Amino acid sequence: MSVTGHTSADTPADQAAKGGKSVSIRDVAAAAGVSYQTVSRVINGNASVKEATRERVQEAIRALGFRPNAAARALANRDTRSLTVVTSNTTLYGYAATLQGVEEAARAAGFTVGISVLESEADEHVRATVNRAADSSSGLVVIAYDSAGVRALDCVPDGHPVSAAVEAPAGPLSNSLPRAWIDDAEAAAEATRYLLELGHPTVHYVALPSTTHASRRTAGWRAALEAAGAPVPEPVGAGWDAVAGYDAGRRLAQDPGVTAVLCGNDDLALGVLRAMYEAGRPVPGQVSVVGFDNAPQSAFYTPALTTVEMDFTDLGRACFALLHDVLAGTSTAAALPPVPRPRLVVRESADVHHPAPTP
Amino acid sequence: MSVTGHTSADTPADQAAKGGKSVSIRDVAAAAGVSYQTVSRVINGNASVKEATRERVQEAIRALGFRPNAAARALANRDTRSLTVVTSNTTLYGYAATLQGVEEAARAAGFTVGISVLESEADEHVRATVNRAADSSSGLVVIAYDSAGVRALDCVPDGHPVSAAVEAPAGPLSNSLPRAWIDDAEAAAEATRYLLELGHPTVHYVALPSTTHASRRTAGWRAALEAAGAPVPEPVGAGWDAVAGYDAGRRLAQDPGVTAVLCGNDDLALGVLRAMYEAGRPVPGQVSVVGFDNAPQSAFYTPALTTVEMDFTDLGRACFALLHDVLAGTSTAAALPPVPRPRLVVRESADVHHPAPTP
DNA sequence: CTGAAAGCGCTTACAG
DNA sequence: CTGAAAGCGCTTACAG
Repeated sequence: MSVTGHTSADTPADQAAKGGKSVSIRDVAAAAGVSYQTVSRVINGNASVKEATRERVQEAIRALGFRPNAAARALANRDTRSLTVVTSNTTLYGYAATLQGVEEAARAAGFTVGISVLESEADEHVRATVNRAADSSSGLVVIAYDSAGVRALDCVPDGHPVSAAVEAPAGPLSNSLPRAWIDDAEAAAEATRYLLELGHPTVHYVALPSTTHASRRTAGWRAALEAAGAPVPEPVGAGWDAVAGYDAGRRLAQDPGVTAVLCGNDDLALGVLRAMYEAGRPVPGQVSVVGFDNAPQSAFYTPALTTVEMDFTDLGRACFALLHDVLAGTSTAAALPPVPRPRLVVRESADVHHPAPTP
Repeated sequence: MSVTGHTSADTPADQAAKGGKSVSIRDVAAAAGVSYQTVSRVINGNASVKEATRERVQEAIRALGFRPNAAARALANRDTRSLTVVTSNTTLYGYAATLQGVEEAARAAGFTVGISVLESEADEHVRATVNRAADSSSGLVVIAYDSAGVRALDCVPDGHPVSAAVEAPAGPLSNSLPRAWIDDAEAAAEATRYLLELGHPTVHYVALPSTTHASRRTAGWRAALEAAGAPVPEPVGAGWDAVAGYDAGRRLAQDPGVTAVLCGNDDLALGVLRAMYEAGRPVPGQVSVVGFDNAPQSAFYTPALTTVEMDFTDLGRACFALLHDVLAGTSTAAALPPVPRPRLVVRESADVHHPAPTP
């Protein structure tokens, strides 16, 4: 990695010298021969300004390179039209995609978006982070897929505008803030049934750390198993990434009874795929694996991953919509965008069960 | 996906009623029996405040739940201690990791970080996006790995504090803004030599879209080939993701002469892996593949990907340091953090060349 | 259609 | 160690 300084022609000193106190509304007014209030009007697209003077002002703005000061504006308006998303991760697919959805919707609505990451779930850290985030923007969107996020939600100053992306609607959320989630219980059940119909005696489950004691996804998996009269193995708890999936996969690989495994996300599934490969248990020949999320890489794994597609980007957009409503005071849960159901994407990693696996 | 509104107890109306005009410095002053200037002093940790009154004020702050108004502060201070990173993507590994590095360093320094994504490289859109970003924070960090980013860099208002993460130091950047990059020329050469030493007659190259006519990475690859007297095939231009790698891989798979391919990033390599698999050209049996980046999943692919590790997070940190320097007026390119060189991580996807491939 | 006033919530010198 | 003044750059009523 290499680095380069900037040329001496651009030092802050020069900058200060160049712009002086930087051009303000009054400078523009002077240049255009009007009062500064009029300048404010044209900036804000106020209708009642004569066309001729509007043009003169606009010309002065261009000539002087005037740019409105956001802080002053925010102060006078009592509003910054900004939000910050609080999240414990920006790198995992589900988080990144949610963030992207929030950003996209926010930008479209003229909102500025900040990001504030939770580095640990230590109470003090979470509280400080949330407070700083709350202070620097008009609203918060917290991604509460994990316990740091859930804790952040609990720290939001009372009455501060906020919405959240959560794992499931129920659970330890003491208050009922506006929140959105993907209803994945049915999808988990569908994936489980799919595996069962392939002839597998049961389906093992590699779980994401859950923020609730009863994740809907886990519930869907369990329900499908019970409905089919299949045994319900203990879910194996894992983390979020391929390393965690790999560890879980190694344990599972030792049990000849596991022939089908459903994973909490695609990274976990990738780790399981690798562990099975190393253990000499070919997928899908001997064991079937199904993921969750449908991350962009999943289609290119070998075997290509059968997985449940989750539209996190849309979830992010919904979170923005929710926040926007509370900001506007029009919090109508009724008038919300359609809710895309997750769907099973069948590829190569799951196949019919062979009762007597070829050695 | 499901959504829920907030309880009626939390409407903005209630909020307004509750806080009134929200508690200000004057309310605290009144409660503590001091002037509001004194409150300002304790907020800012000004030393010259008697311990007793400091405590009284702090108590009042706590009791009233006072939170300083960031906009007012920014206005009075002429500084927001904030930055926004301008990027065309938050989802690709290199971008996400860079963003993470910027965020981490910024947060540690008490900066607020915004994010502003470039949705297209259309001039007008880029300019508007950059302007809004510039207006809403005291500095910009632009991730200029692609042409949208490079264009954004060109749009930064003259004299506005900015730093950039770039592909390579030279190129179409007309001005010389502070920027950081990963010096990958030598790493590309090393990876190429590695493949050559494995006995491959030459190394094909699946390139990222480059922002410069002479990417350092491409140059390193070419130099290694030339130094070894190996033929230099035309690089195959691709995009950024696995889909693009897959397309490139399909083309390459048809040419029996390609036995080794170096890819611009790991997603590209994944696509190539898949294309080779589908074409019946086993990796690394018949063709060797090496990636770039060392994304967290690479170690779990089958075959595990041999790749060049790039520390984007550190790059992001360096970008923040650079911006911080220009903001502070102490732009000393000399006093910069150590520059971690990328290194080759050998795994399974590259192996010795078998002159007569087993059918 | 356009000015003059007051104020958004804070900070920075300046007195005392 | 602590007040009183002035001002940061804008917007919002209020006159005219």
